[in-house]
Amino acid sequence: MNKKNGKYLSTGEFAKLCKVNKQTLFYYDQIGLLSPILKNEKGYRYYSIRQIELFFVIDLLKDLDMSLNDIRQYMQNKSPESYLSIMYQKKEEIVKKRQEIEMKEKFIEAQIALMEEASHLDFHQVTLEQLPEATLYLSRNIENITEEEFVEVVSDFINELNVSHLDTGYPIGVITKREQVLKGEFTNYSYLYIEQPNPKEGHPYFQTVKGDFIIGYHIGDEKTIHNTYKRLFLEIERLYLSLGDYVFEEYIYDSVVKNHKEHYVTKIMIQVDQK
Amino acid sequence: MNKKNGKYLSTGEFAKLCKVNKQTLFYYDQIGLLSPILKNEKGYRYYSIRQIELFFVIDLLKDLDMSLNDIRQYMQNKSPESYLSIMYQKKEEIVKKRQEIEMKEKFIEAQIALMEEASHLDFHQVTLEQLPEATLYLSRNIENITEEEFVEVVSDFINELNVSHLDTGYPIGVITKREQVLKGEFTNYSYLYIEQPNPKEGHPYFQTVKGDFIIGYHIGDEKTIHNTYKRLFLEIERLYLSLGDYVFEEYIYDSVVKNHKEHYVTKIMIQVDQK
DNA sequence: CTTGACTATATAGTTACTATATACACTAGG
DNA sequence: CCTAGTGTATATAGTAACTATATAGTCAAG
Repeated sequence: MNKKNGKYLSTGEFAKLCKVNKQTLFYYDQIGLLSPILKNEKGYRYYSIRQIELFFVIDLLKDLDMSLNDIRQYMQNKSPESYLSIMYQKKEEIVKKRQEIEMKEKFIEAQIALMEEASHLDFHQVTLEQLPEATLYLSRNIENITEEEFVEVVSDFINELNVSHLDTGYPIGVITKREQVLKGEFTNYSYLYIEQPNPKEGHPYFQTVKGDFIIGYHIGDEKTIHNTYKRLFLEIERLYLSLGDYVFEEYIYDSVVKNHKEHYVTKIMIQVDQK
Repeated sequence: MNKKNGKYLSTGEFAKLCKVNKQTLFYYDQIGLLSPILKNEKGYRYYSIRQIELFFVIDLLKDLDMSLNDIRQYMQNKSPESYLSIMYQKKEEIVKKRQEIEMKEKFIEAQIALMEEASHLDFHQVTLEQLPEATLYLSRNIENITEEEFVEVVSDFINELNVSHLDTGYPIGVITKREQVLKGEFTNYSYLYIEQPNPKEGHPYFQTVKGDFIIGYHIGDEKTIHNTYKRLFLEIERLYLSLGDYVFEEYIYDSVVKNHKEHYVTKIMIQVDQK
């Protein structure tokens, strides 16, 4: 290895042990964060095997978003007390981090499930289905609202999803009432909603629904959605059904997976009653 | 808000909704990652509320270590298929990430417990205690080893802790055999060990111990540890006990919390038998 | 018609690396 | 002993993803 018997590790060896780039250790030495315990007359660095523990702690704190500068501050003035207080603080932070990761994991799982499901759908098929109960988180009412107000409601809704961790990865949908649909005002929505597969206690504004639905898909911009509604109404007539209280719309494919509006796909679920 | 009726959000408004710096949105526009759907003649940016979904996905992917460049690649050529395949890949990655976070959380908890315990100790007290069974992960034997070999064993040990996720936050200790202790070779250790409070299946090299121990603390460099051993031997004699098979040493305070070797604290646990 | 809050661009600075260029050191084989 | 190959060092420049600063134009409210 080197002539200074095997007690010490060269920068390369120590880097391998720490699983980092050698340059990173040069850098840490340079900024005075972690220096080898000895440098020989040729300038060669030698690390003690014990320094790995310090590196571990540095790496941990760095991972938990502590800047190298702050870590150095601590390292220059260590104490069991300050270490303990840092650990308490980082414990809080890591709990939050874990929860966020868990949320994101759920989000990804939901996205996968939705996309897999979508890939097996025939968007030209119109079906009659009985949908089970579901818990929805609703926005404020948005009937006959100005676009200014609409933006504000959506903003508030999205903020609420964030702060209350309600963004489950399920699409944000819209509810239109029978009343508007009859008037042909297909985009005069009443509420935004997002499904909550595992509803939490202590949240108001939830509402369950259940019943028979005519389900079809609209391909393209929402501006032409009336055509699809017409098709669905024909099907309702053909089956001797009547329009129910609510219509639900959800994007299946939107700007997240398609480049052009003409390729967006909206799922339309029209509640129906037996005549 | 602005004359282009309320349908759009200014950069500042959109930034607030996204919970990022306004500059970040300029930057995203500049690199062609996320551009407002319209810019007026004065150069003012206007975002659609729907763009928040795209921002969410960008933010998620970024959090999961995808570079902005790669995200842009995807955004310029979206498809349900590639989105799905990214999600599958990110799902794998996030599971790993969660597991690592969980490990780190356990590590921090262990460090807090150890530091809290240490803060209540009187390092000048020598006690006789019965220690419960414990599962230890041991290194290779390190008796009469050269320093070169020692470094290699420790490196291997640490690598094994990493790859097998055995670093519980408990200190790495050393075991010395009665034989060496009797010869006064207090630093001729036989094994390194780390306690495993929740031992995993499928790992060899584990060993449980249980019994009576004389426990004392050495303050300072290990070079002077023989003085503390002397004190402990006196206590063993005073209590009419005899030296058992093993001695365990663990750092209580080391380079992680103390700046100088003279302030390091080593816990010494000498196994004893009734005479 | 001015004030204050917003918008824009351009440019420089930041953090924590990471890569590159150049030169010196050490080890093993012929 | 020389040489090739691998290691080490320093110095410098480049990178990603912001972040801050300076300067200037815009706009609505009083």
